[in-house]
Amino acid sequence: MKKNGYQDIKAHIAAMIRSKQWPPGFLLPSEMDLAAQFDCARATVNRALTELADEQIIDRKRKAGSRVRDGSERIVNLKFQFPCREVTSSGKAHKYVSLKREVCAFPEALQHEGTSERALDALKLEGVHYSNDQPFQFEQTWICRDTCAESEGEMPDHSAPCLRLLQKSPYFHGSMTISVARASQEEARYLGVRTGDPLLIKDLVLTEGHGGPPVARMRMSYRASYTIAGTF
Amino acid sequence: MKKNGYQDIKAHIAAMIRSKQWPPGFLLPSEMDLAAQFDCARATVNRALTELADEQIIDRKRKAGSRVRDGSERIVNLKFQFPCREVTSSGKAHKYVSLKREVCAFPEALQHEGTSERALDALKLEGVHYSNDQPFQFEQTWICRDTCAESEGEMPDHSAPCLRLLQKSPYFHGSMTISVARASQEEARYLGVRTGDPLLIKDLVLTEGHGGPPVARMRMSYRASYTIAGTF
DNA sequence: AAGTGGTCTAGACCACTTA
DNA sequence: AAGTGGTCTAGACCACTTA
Repeated sequence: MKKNGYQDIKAHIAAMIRSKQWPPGFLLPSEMDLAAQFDCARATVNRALTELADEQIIDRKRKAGSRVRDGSERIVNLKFQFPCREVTSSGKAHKYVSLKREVCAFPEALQHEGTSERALDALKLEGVHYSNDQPFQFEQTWICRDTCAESEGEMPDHSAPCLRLLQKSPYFHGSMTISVARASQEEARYLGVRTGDPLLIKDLVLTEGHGGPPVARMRMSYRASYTIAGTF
Repeated sequence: MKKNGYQDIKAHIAAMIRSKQWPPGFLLPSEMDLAAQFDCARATVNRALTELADEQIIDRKRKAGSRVRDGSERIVNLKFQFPCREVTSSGKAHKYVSLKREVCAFPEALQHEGTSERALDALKLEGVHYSNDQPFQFEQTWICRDTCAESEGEMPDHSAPCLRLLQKSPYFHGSMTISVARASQEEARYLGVRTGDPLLIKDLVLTEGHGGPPVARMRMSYRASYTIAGTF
């Protein structure tokens, strides 16, 4: 008989849950009981259950125990490439052309709630990304001058703000909104479409850690033929 | 002096990396050395490093050791609610109206590569979701009859296929594509827009586990005012 | 008050990878 | 051949939560 590793235990418990033998709400045996059942140390069961909790399959609470979670409440975890990486990682030639550079207020709607009432200063950069000389992405970036040291000097015009930000603080967190909008005159010109044509928009706010103060906001526009693909 | 728990160690190492004192490519001390430095057991260091690896901050390999990862290669992990849950969880009244129900081939482009050459049978369901009596989402669902037992009988017309699928196998995996399309006559009629108006499209394929055979495909259309919001 | 999970320890064995 | 991380063990202490 094979040894019961934490992955076997995890798989076994996941199977009980998937098959509804342990339905949503079901109270799992305690770690001690499971350790006895699987003939292993409690730490081994603990690791299996901790991972199942990370995967939103069970809920765990001291004294109350571990319960099968209602699967319909699960949060989807969509994995995909960071916007600016898509071109180069598909083997295509990437080029960025800077269009504008100015100091302005950090976009209001997205200011962090905890910040002071005065408007935050931002460095705004606009540019277009090309994939094999085809316009691919129109990018507007606001870099918050209060939270991001990099503001003026170190920003060469030929490298994309999104990639520089990524280099600078690669362990980012933040929020993202995906929507549809009609092309402004400017967007239409640079993306090679007509004014009013539908575009796909990604709007990200990068923060210091989860829910921290904003570091930057990036608004990226794509032609309607663009798609976001990911797995979950 | 405070005890060094795995979270302290993890935070300390993350800080070294974020501050670039340990730059991308840097070889971390071995678990044994770190355990000595932090005056703790190797298992404690191991847990800290394992989590940092899960978060794509370091790469670990036996014998080669742990290295700081190039942050610009990180995969974004966007968390958001499952499509059909959005209405009810925002407190609005949800209603589903079934429109069509037929047997057809499982959509070709999305058939799994490992499956046989013959076309897969599917039960196709079409319907509209309402949020407070406003049309909200037009849904087309193909349920694969080879992999999903639930096909004909148990599908009452009044409950949404996406929610039933979620109830039935809540521990889903799969892939999703987000795109922009122009409304067909049918979509326009049911969503209350004009033919040719831009829509946001979510196209998901649910599979058995990661990369397994397809269980279902769902294509969801939304008016242009709809947005997808998530955090990462 | 009692039972649960969260975490740590000191040791062990081993698979894997490189030198 | 040697060093690394992956995993397990048997025990421990304790924070948290409920009954």
